[in-house]
Amino acid sequence: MEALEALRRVLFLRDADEQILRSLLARARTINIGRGEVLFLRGEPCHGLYIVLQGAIRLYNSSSSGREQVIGVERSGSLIGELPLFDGGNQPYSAEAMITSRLLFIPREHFLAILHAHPELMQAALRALAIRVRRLLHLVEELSLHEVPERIARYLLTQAKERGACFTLDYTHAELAAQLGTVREVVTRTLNRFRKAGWITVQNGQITVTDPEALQALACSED
Amino acid sequence: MEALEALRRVLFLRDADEQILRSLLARARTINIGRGEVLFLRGEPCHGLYIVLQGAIRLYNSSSSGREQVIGVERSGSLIGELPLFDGGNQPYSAEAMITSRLLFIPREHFLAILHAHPELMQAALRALAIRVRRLLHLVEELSLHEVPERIARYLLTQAKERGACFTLDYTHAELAAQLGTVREVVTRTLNRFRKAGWITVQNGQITVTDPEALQALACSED
DNA sequence: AAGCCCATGTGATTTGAGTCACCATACGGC
DNA sequence: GCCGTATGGTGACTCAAATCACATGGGCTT
Repeated sequence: MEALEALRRVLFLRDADEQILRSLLARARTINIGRGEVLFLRGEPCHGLYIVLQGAIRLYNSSSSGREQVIGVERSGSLIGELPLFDGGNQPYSAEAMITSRLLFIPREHFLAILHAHPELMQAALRALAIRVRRLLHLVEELSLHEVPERIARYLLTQAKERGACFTLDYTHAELAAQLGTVREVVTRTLNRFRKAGWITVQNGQITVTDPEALQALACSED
Repeated sequence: MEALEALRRVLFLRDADEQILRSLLARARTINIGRGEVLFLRGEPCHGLYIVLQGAIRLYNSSSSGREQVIGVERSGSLIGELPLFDGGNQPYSAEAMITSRLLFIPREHFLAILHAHPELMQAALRALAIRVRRLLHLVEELSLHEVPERIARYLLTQAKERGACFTLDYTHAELAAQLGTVREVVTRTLNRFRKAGWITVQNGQITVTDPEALQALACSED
């Protein structure tokens, strides 16, 4: 069954025994959602937990002037919207599908009951939350201490490290801008600047990092 | 005993029974630290958990160019440096005393043992971490979606709400700037702008918010 | 094939806010 | 009482990056 395998890929369920996974699934239901559709909005109460089976879900906040800051993009194996389950608040951000996606939904009470019945799960949840804190700390640091070209250079280097020197840029320039805390034009310009400098090559969405040292130098310097 | 009372004030220990608190204290030791002294630096491994008894501890990251971003200021009743205990990583930020402070230190293994022995503590820890995530989300939003004058207006309004229309500005302009992601001069100028506009009055460190509506309007508008 | 939407490319312009330089005042120590 | 350091105040300047305004081009629909 697809759902069971998917649960195995969830970071904080990886070591859980099958019994627990099956009981989690007992009341889970599958949700299909198309590009641009909203899963939930900031401020809504939380009825349960989502687990991404396929696709990409964008977590974001927006300002009154329409600008958006992406908190994270969650893909297969990620939990979404779990925060309110732990502290009883509302959703702290909105969630929207970037591409057609499939998710598993586990009702709030069902999940909490299982969590409380299995302390080892709680420990895993703590670890998962701690990692989330680290990701946010990284974002704060990027936004407040590093200039835009640095952020873009670092993004390219991270991708190259994880997926090889040649990778597909999964996002449009506008989408990437929202993640890095800037605007579309600046992303376009900066990527072209890197290309003209001979640090990367671009062809139909494929980026190849040809001079990681140069990018690294820019990413760290900040003068 | 001072330490025991202090533990009661810790958010995530509030509901714990005395037995647990006493066993936590069994291996705790007290640390005194003067203004400007460093508790730990980013990247260091974590030997245990700190609980603030008195004073103010600044959690921050700095860029290579010397600019600092404050993640939070922890006062009496706050945990510090607990993140690595949950995910096994290193300290994600540095910690330094802003004023003379006293802390309780609980060794890593001791704390973890007690945590694992008391699942209800883990649940409380989850709630505490979730709240931390929310604070970070708020910081990201401020940095990326709101301009500096808005951030300052919002800061003043928050203080006024928590402590009354008249309150002492506990920080120097430079310290406040590091918390709000800007620089000293901008804080000075903006506060004086508010003062000249008749929205606040300032006298020797005391700020009185005289026109909250005006501040509110600025805080929300964003253009 | 025509038309349209979406993404990208790029110049010109504006502007928020960081930097620099300097002064005034307050405060604590000697 | 004097001096040095820390803090606040302010003008002038610089600059990164956001905004505005179009142009180009691919791909999908009808």
